[in-house]
This record gives sequence, C-alpha cells and structure tokens, in this order.
Amino acid sequence: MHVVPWRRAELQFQCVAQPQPQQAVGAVLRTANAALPVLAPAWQALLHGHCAGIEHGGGEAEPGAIVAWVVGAGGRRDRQAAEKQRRPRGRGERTPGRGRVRALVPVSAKIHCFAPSSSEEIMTVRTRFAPSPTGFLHIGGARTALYCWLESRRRGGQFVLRIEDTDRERSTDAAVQAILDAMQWLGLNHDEGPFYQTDRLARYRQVADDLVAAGKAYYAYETKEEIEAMRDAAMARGEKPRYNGHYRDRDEPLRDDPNRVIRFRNPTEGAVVFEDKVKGRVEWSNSELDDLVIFRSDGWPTYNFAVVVDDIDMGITEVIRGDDHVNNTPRQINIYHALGARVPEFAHLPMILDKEGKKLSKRTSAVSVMEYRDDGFLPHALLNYLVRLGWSHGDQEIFSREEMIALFDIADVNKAASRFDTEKLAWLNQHYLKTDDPQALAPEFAWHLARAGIDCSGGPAPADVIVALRDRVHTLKEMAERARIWYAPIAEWDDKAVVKHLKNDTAVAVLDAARGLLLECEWRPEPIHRVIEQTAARLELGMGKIAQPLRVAMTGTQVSPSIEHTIYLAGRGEALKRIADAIAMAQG
RNA sequence: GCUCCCUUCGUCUAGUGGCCCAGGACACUGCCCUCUCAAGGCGGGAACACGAGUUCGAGUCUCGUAGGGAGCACCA
Repeated sequence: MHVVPWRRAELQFQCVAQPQPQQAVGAVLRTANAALPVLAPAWQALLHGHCAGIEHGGGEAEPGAIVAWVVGAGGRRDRQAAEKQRRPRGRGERTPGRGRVRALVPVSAKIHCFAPSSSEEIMTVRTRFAPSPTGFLHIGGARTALYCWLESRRRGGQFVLRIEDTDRERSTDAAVQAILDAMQWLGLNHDEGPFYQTDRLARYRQVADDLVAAGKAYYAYETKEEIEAMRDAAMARGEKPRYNGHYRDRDEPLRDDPNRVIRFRNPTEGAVVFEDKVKGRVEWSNSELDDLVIFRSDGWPTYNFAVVVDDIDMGITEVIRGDDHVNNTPRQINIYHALGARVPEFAHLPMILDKEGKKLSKRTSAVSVMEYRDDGFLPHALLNYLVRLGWSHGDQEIFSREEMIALFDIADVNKAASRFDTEKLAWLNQHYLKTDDPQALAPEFAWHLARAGIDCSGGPAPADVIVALRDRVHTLKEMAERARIWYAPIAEWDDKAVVKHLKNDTAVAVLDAARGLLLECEWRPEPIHRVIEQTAARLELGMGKIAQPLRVAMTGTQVSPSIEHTIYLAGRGEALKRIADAIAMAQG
C-alpha cells in the first residue's frame, strides 16, 4: 500500500540562524522556540498529525521554504515509511535535519486540508480473527484476537470471526467449541460469524474457475513426487524451492486427473510493495514467488486462496495476524490484484515466546487460554497482560477495557518478539483481585471452589473470603485452596505450630478469654478485632501472643489472613468449637 | 541453502537528533509498618548487541558485523 497524503502543510521559513560549529546550542534553540507559536497549527500537525517528512520547497519555492507532508492514514510507521521513500537523494542536497528546522523563523504557515480522497478513509473498519480449529485457543491467538477486536472497537467498526477449517484432516468440532468458549470467557465478542470455510466451497470453486477462464490461473498435473524432485533440484542448485511453471503456458486441454490442481499465474516481473502497519514498508520481488496451488487435487482450496476470497467477500479492511504470515502476504496481494479487489491494510504481529525465549510449547508453559482460567487467572487480567505485550501507552500498566479500546492503536505495536512472563501476569491478576468488587469476582471464585472439590453451601460467602485472601494470593486457584479451612474441618495439624503456640504457658488463658468475649460480640471482623485487643489488654500480652494461638486453633497452622477475618469467616459456632478443641489439645 | 524480519535493565517496555551519564513496571534486594503470611510505604542494583559513518551532538539516522526468528507445501 502507498501512503496517501491527504493533508498538506506548507510552512515557509526564513533562515535567521544557521547552527555553526561550536555555537552555543542553547542560543539556536531559543530562537527556534520563540518561533513556535507563530506556526502553531502547522507545528501541531507536524508533531501530532502524522508528519510524513519534511522537504525543501521545490524549485519555485523561496529559499529556505520547507514543506511538510502530512498523511492521514497512520502514525509512526507511515512516517518511517515516508522517510525511507524520500531518503534516496543526492548527497549534495541533503534534507535539512529536523533539528535545524527549529533554527529557522517562519514567515508563514498554512495547512491545506483536502477531503479524504480514497474510499478507504470513509469505509468503516472491519477486522477478523480467523483461527483454524486444530486445537484450543492459545496465547498468541488470543492476543491476535484481542488486537483485532480492539482495533475494530476503537474505530467503530466490526469484528468478524471466521473458522478456517479447510484442513479436513486436522480440524475438529471440539476445537471449534474450545475456541468459541475461550473467546467468550475473554469477552471478545464478534459482530459477525462465525463463518466456516467449509460452508463456502462452492464460492471458492467459482472464483477459481473465473480465474482460470480469465487466464489468471491454470491447471497443472504434476504428481507430488515430481514436485518434490523439483524442490530438491532447486535446493541442490542453492535456490529457493519453487514450481518451475511447467504447465503455465502449455494451454493443455482440461482433463480428469487425480493430480489435477489449479495454480495461480503469479506475475514474473516487478515487485509487491505493502505498508505493514507494524513492520513498515515491505518489498518483495515477484521473481521470488512462484505459481502457488490455489486448489488442491482433493477439491479443496488452499489457505492462501481461501483467505483472500473470504477477506474480499467479508469486506475486511484490516488484516491483523501473526508474523508467520508476512511471507504469504505478497502472494495474496497478487491474488487481490488478479481479482480486481481492493487490497486491505496489513498488520503482522510479532511472536510471543516462552520464558526462555523459545517458541511457546506445551512442554514448557501453559499455552491454552483456558488453562489460564484453570490456573486461577481472571480474563481481564489476561487481557491486560496481553495488551501490554508488544504494545504500550507511555508508562501505563493498568488498562480497563474502555481504556484499551480508547488508547490502542495497531500502528503502535512493537516489531520485536516478546516473552511471556507469568510473574507479571500474576501481579496483574492480584491487582485485579485487590481492586475489583468482590461481589463481581464471586462467581468465578465459586467456580474455582467447586473445581477444588469444595462445597461452599454451608460456609462463608465467597465475597467475604475474597476480601480476606486477596492480599495474600495471586490466583483464584490458590485462593480456593486457602479457603478450604472455612468450608471443611481442619484436616491436618502442623505439629510445630501446636507445640509453639498451643503448648505454652499462656495459650489456654488466651483461648479461654477470647472464647468468652467471642460468645457475645457482634459477628463482624471489626468487633472481633476489638475482642482480640481486649484480650491482649486484659492479659497484658502482646498481639503475637494472642493471635498466634487463635490462628492455630482456627486453622491448624501458623499462617492465615488477619486473625479477625480468620475467626469471622469460620462463623461463630465453628469458631467457638475450634477454640474449645484447641484448649483440649493444649491441656492434653 | 534462499528470501524476509528482529535486537534498550533478567523480563515487558518509554524513547520521533540536545529534555537521556536513559524513564516506568514485573522480578530481585535493603529499610519501615506488622498478630503470621501477605499487602503497603520509602530506597537500591540492573540495559541502548558490536563496529564504523553522518552530525557541533546518535539509544534515535546510514552502512557493516554478530546473534535471534519466520517463511520457502496440494498445513493453516
């Protein structure tokens, strides 16, 4: 794609201060800064309005005049791309460095605004997520889906879900369902679909036939062995394995043959150029490309063909997908051209690696989104983590859904691959555990309790448990485990804890005193806290001497949330019973 | 092998030629707080892959080197 300059700012500067070697830099800058307000509108455009480059005025322009090109379409990438384009020029006429612009005083500044010239400016944005159902939704796919979703939401467009199931061997209904479930759990709702490629076979057939009829594709009959031999021969010559175009210009009559495929007649000359929103300008010589198969001998279209037909039919304007597809893009663009269709924008996202910097794999880390649910992560924590992996907005770490939608821009995504860091995810997860409304968290927590085999019907309200534990755990799974003590009797006593905190001189007195006060007090954490303080005051003991025996009595261990919460959550009856048991144990 | 892509603290990142002897966050670590464990508060160590070039000035622009990745299917 090319950059469409639709606004153009013309700034004219008079040269008053040319930086000289050794000259105080400050003096020059001061001159420049004084000039800034004069050209505020144009300067704003330069700074914020996607400046594509700065040029000396043409031949007729006054000496020192500077013209800035401002593009409407994108951000940083467009600028970089535009700079690359203007770069080739003679050494003698170097473009003035931008720093030097500040050393010039403007005599006039005007911006010409043209109405959007191409249809793409007006068209609503449509993105799509197109997984192939050969397994669960993995982390990389989830981020791609998130970015697609975000981009369509921010720009008021539509998000389409498409299932790419033309690989009949590996696609399963279970995988489709797993992906749908994961998308729903993450809350990435789609506006259209899911569309299934297997439902669209007739359409692919028709488009392929049209291409053949138009001479833009042709039948070929090589066997797989012949193709393989071709590839080996090319490799042996040190070349890239490519189809040799044997049937390209044969014009053989159509015949039935188990090896019959349709190949796309790829241009042999020239190059394919596109502006990737993430990677910047990508250029590909057509001589690197061969005539790819678009229809297989089994009667199904290949991926590269089906995506293009689908994306055209579904009106996709932004193709956002994994890095591994960059190499396919030039081929696909050629197909767009052959079909006379408008080429969408492309954005290829860098990979997500594991902690060691290797490809994510089941062996080293959790890869399925639903596995993260099982491990006790919140969907919005995962989303927040994912959105920051390869993208940022200044120093901000925490993003609500609304903020993500408002702030995200696919053009700001980084180019380099990033590593998945479970510890940072855990931190985010705890952040949301601490700040979310416990009531809102309760259903997901109850799901984890049930999953841990805990019957929460007779125990404390899940929301109360969340409040007591959220400062102490990173995941809901961990929280469910720690919550067990309030839903079931103490299963195991920590001997060390018993010896240290129950079998001592003061424990019985403490437990007895606390029991007396607990019998009467109002059953909420705050009054219970006051009971503990009263006990300490009455017995003239430190809080440690009071809280620890009670803690052991309540949990059988020396670790738990604050003592008032620990007691409160047990409920009055159970708390008193456990204290009585502990007194017996201390005396026995 | 060929083509394309990438490179700032251990990790995620800020960075648009002077605001940078590089900022934030996670992790690590010291102190404070404290009924345990945490959480929290205040500190600390820690990076521009390397080499040339352009420039008065380079993390930022150019070229090269090294390292890493992806693709090269009748898989998506």
